[in-house]
Amino acid sequence: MIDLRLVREDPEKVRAALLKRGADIDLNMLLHLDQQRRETLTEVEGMKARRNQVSAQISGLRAENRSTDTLIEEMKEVSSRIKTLDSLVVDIETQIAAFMDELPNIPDEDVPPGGKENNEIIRTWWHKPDFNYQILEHVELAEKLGLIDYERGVKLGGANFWLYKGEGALIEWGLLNYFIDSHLQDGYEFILPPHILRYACGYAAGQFPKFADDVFHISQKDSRQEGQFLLPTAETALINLHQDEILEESELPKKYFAFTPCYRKEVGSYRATERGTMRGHQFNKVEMFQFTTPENSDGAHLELLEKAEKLVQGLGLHYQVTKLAAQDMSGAMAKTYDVEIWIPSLGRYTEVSSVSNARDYQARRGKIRFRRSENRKIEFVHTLNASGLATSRLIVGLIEQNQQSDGSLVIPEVLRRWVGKDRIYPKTNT
RNA sequence: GGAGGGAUGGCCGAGCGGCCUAAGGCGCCUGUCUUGAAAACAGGUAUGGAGCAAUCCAUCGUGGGUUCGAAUCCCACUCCCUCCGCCA
Repeated sequence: MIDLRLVREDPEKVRAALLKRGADIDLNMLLHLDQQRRETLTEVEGMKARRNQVSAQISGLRAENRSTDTLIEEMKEVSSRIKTLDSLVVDIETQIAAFMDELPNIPDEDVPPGGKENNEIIRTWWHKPDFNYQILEHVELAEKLGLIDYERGVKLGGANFWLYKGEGALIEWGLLNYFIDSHLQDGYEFILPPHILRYACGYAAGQFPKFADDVFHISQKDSRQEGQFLLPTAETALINLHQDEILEESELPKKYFAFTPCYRKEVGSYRATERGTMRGHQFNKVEMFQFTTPENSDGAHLELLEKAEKLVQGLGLHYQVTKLAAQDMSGAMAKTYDVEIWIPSLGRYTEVSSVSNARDYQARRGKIRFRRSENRKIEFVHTLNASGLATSRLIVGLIEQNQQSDGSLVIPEVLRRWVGKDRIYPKTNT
């Protein structure tokens, strides 16, 4: 949620910022509603003040046994008028909320306008692996090495599911542990949250109402607003840790990370370009999260990016960092960097971490505030999140970049203590 | 799944339909006293909104209702606790 005051004070600036996201939004209706709301409030509050006053008067007159009939008659009318105006205010506020709920965040100044094609490559780490033999792509490799069983995954869960087995499961488990160790070392607090969340969690994260259809709802209740759903990312849980709380400035920044599977509907077909574990209904991810003061969120953003990169570097994989253009970012975010690893078989990079600063957009929706030590004033916190990391795409890059000419796979140094070996050879039977 | 109890400010806890503008306590902040601290005493300590401001309005789990007037009465819902049953 952006600040309504910002719209009120400088609608052109807001409109221009949202234009970067490709949405030309007419704010006049909103401004009109806002105006109307304040006018109505002024009127109805005056009447309420009068009513409160007269109520006290009536009790005084009663005590003296004097007549209150005319006052009561007057108040009957005032009360009924208040009722009408109150419901008018509710109606206006519902309309304002519906509008504001849909407005995406304002992109930062330095975020390029437009879509994907305007994403900026910030830097590239290491170089593309040089294969002087015919390489295999990840689906075939994973099957030959006996790491992932796509067919049996589908047998269990249906389309767009897979399962890790044997050494594949060990690699997966090793990756998660490698991430967890790294975050613990950096002083982040480990959270294992519920995987089933309430509607309000999705709202605060900025995923609802717009993307309510993209998650798995588990409740039988008709009203989506009371139902529960499977989390699409641990971010949805972590943002709500401090929902409706007022933190002390001295507690900030709060640094968390969580491990959860992520459950997503992923409606639409991507199969042609995204085979194997590139996109599924369930994948594992470790998520980092920070609550900071506004002045410290840029620093935190860079810290998170650095942490995500460090993880990929530790695995020795070639990657690039891009700054997303406005239209390519999630609606809740003001600025996002993607860490993208090189997928040799596709000849392109794919996202393994999205590192985002939501500024106060999510905090407003979740009412997450803090109190300044200096003057006790209350402000919204800034929230930031970053994958650290998602395994399902990382593993694609990992097995493709580390494949050898004999069809074997070299296990990155940092994973060997979990996998128990430094190299995996193709299985004769799968 | 069954039965019962509860939800009030940062926390505990009182609260006859009308000085509730929410008692009292704890905690916290400030001041007096003190070399300093403790103690004692005095004062202050919620959130959101409207307004240039004075000030006003709203909020006692949530939503509705009764009433001139609701923390208080009525209805529905949500959440929490206790006990019983069932079960990983």
